Amino acid sequence: MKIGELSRRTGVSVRMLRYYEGEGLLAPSRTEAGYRDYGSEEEQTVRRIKMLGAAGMTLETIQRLLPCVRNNDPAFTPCNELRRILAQQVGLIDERIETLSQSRTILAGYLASVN
Amino acid sequence: MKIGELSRRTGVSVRMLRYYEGEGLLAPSRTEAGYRDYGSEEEQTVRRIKMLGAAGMTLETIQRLLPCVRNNDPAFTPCNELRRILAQQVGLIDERIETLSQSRTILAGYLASVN
DNA sequence: CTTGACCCTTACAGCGCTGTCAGACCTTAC
DNA sequence: GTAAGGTCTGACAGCGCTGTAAGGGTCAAG
Repeated sequence: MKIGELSRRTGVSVRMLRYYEGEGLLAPSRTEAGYRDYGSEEEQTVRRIKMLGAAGMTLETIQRLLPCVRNNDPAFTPCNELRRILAQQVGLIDERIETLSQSRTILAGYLASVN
Repeated sequence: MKIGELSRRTGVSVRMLRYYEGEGLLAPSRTEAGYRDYGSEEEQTVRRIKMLGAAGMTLETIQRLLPCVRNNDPAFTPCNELRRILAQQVGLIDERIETLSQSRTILAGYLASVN
C-alpha cells in the first residue's frame, strides 16, 4: 500500500511516516516510480511505534527496541537489551512523576496560602 | 547590584536574567554606562520566578502571576486571577501525571510480558 | 490529453527555554 | 597605559517532534 493509505489506517500522519523512515525505524520498498510501498509487516511496525510513542518513548529509544520486538521469537535475544531499556524507561517515567508531584505540592501550597 | 552578582546570589544564569527581562518579568534600572542595576526588590522577584518555574510554570504564566505576588497585600486583588491561574496549573499538572501513569502502565505491561 | 488526487524531496517554522559565541564598551587596578 | 574581568547587544544552535509550503513527478478516470 502507498503512504496515504497507511496513514489513514494507522492514524499516523504522512509527515511522520516519512520521518520514521528518515530516523531508520521503517524501510519500505519503492515502486519504479519511487513511491513508498508498505506491506502489512510495516503496518504492524507502525502500530508498535505508535504504542511505544504513546508511552512517552523517544523515537531513538524505540529504534533500539524495535529489532527485539519485531521477532518476538523469545529465543532470538540479543535483546536482554529489551528488558533493560524498558526498565530504564519506567524509571524515567517515575522520576518525571516525582518531579511533577513536587511541583504540585508547591503550587497547592501557594494556593492554600491565598485562601 | 550588577547582573553577575545577582546571578551568583540567585543561581540563575546571566543569560536567563536577561531573558526574564526580555519577556517582561524584570525591569532593572540602568547605570549611565548602560549596565543593569538590580535592587533587593528585584532579587526577591527573581527568587519567586525561580520557585514558580521549578513548579513547572511557563514564564508567560509566571508573568501573569507576578503582579499579584509582588504586592502580597491581600486587599489589592485584581488578583482573583491568581487563584484561578494556580488552580488551573494544578489541574494541568494532574493531567500530565495521569498521562505519565498511563505510559507507565503500558511499559510495565510490556516488561511483564517479557519475563 | 487533461484534470484531480497522490506522491516525491527539501526546507523552514514553532514549542520554551538555555548555552555559547562574536564584536565592542566599561571599569578597576597595577 | 595596559590588561583582566565584567557588561552590553544580537544572533545561532539544540532538544524532539510536527505542520506546512514550494516545486515537480505519477497515476487514474473521463
